[in-house]
Amino acid sequence: MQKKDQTLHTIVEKSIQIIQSEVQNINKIAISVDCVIFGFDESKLKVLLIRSDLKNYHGKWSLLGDLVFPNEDLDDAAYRILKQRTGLNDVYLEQVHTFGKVSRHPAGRVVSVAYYSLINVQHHKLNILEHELHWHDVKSEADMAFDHQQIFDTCLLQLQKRVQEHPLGFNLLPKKFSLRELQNLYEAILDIKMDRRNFRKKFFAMDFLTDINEMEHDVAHRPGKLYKFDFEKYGKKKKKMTKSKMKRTHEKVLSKW
Amino acid sequence: MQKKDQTLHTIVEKSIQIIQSEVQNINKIAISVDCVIFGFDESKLKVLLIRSDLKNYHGKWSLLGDLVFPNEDLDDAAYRILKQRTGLNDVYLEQVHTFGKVSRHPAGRVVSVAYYSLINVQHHKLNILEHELHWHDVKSEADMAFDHQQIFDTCLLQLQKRVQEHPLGFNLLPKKFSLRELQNLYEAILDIKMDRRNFRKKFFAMDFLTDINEMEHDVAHRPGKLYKFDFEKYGKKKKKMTKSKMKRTHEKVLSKW
DNA sequence: GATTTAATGTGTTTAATTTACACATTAAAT
DNA sequence: ATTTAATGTGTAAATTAAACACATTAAATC
Repeated sequence: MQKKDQTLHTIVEKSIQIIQSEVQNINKIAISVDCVIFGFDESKLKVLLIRSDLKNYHGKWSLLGDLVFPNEDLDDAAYRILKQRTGLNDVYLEQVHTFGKVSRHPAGRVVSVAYYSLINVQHHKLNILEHELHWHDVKSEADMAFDHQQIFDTCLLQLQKRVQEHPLGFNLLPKKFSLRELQNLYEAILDIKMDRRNFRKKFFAMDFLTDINEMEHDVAHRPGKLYKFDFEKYGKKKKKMTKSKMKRTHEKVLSKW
Repeated sequence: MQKKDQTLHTIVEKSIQIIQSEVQNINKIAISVDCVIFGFDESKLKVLLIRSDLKNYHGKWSLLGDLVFPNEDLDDAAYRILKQRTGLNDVYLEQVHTFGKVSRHPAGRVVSVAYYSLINVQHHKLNILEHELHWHDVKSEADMAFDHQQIFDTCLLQLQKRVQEHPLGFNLLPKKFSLRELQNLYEAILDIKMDRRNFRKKFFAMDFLTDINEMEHDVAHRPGKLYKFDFEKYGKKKKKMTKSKMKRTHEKVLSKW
C-alpha cells in the first residue's frame, strides 16, 4: 500500500510536470483588454475608473479590463467589458496599442491590448454606483495601478489626434447640442482655447450639422440654437473622399514636422 | 494488478484533464509578432516576405513572425525577428495593431501583434538568399497566407500616415542621397506624384538637410547634389515644438474631414 | 419693469500656406 | 558637336487660417 501510493504519486507528479512544462513552452502568456472609457460631463472630459482590488495596488484606480476568453475575438472582449460596465451596446471603440512588458503586471505575464471608447454619459447612469466606479476628470491626476497611467496617456493622445481627423466627438455628446457645447468638447479634449467665430465658421463649412430649429432652455443668458450631427451625410462624403483619392496626383503632404 | 493499473490510469487521466481544463480556462491563447519590413530599392517600396511552410498555405507568402517567449518583452520579440532575418540592429520599428480574431490562424488561437519596420536595403544583404525570403514590390499583389494581407494593408496605411507627420523616410535611404531619391521615396510610399519644385522648397524650408558638397556619380544626365539628414537637429527642434505646445491657445485643428 | 449679466450670432481683413507652372544648366552618351 | 535626361531655380494665384468687435437675447436681479 505504501509502495503503491508512492508509485501513484510519482506517476501523477511526473504527468503534471510534463504538462506544466508543455504549457510553459507553448504559451504562458495571458491576454487582457483594458478600456479607456471617455465621457463628457459638465464641460469636462472624464475617464471611467474602478478601485483596484489587488493588494499591491490597494486604493489605486484601474482602467476597466478583463482577460480575453480563449474562444473570444479580441474586439468582442472589449465590447463585453463595455457592456458589463456601462450597459451600453454600439459604442465607439477603437484599439490603440498593446502593452507587453514582461513585468507590467504583478500577477504574472499578462499582455494587455488597450482600447478607448467614447460614450454619452447621459445614456448609461447604470452600473456606476454599484461598484467602485468613478468618472475621473482627465485634468486631475489619478493614482493608477500597474501601467494604467501609461495606457491612459497613450489613449488620450490617440483620441486627441483622431478627433482632429474625424468627427468622433459627437459620440460624447447628446443627440442635440449647442455649438457652445461642441466647442467646449473640443477644448476639453485638446486642452486648448479656440476662437468662437472661427470654430463656428469651420463647422458650418463642413456641412454636417443639421439645424433642428430648437433652442436651449433654462440658461441664464441668450439661448443658443441646437443641432444634430448628420452621420449619414458624413458617411456619404467620406465615401466620395476615398474615391477622389484615386484620382489625386499632388497632395497637401508633409505637414509641419 | 489489473485493478491497480486501472486506478493509476484513472487518476493520471483525471489529473491531466484537470490541468488541461485549467490551461484552457486560464489561458489558451498564444501571442505572436508579425513584422512588415519595408525596404526601398530601385525607386520602389518593397516588403520582405517569406514562403509559408504550413501545408494549408503552401506556396503562399508570409510576413516574418514568431511566437513571443514567455519571458520576453513584446517589443523585444519584434527586434529579435528583425535581427534574425536581416542581421540588423537599431532599425526603425513601430507597433501598429493587434489582430485577435479567434479563427485567424489555422494552427489554433494565436493573437498577433503587428509591427512595421524601415530598413536600408544596402545595409543587410545577409540572410536573404539562404531562406525563402523575397523583397516584394508593394505595388504588385502577393498571394499571402492567413490574414497577412490585412496586416500588411494596415501597416502600409500606417506608414503612409506617419511619413507625412514625421521624417521616418530617411530610415529607408542610404546616408547620402539626392533630392530626387528622396522624392522618389515619398512618391513610392504615398503612391502619388509630387511637384519637384514644391517638394524641394518644402524640404529646404524644414532645414534638416545638410548639403555635404558631393555630387551623384555615373548618372547619364546632370548629377544632383547629395545630402544627409540631420537627425540631431531634428531631435532638438522636436523638443522645442513640444514645449511650445504648452503655450498655444489656438491651433490649426480639425483638418479636412 | 428697468437694469444687469452672460452668453449668442455674425463678416472682414490680414497673414500664412499651398499650388501651379517654364527655362537655363549640366554631364554623360551618342 | 549634338542629343538626352535630368538638375536647379522663383513668382504669382488660390486657398486656408487667424485675429478681431458689436448688436442681440433671455434670465436674473434690483
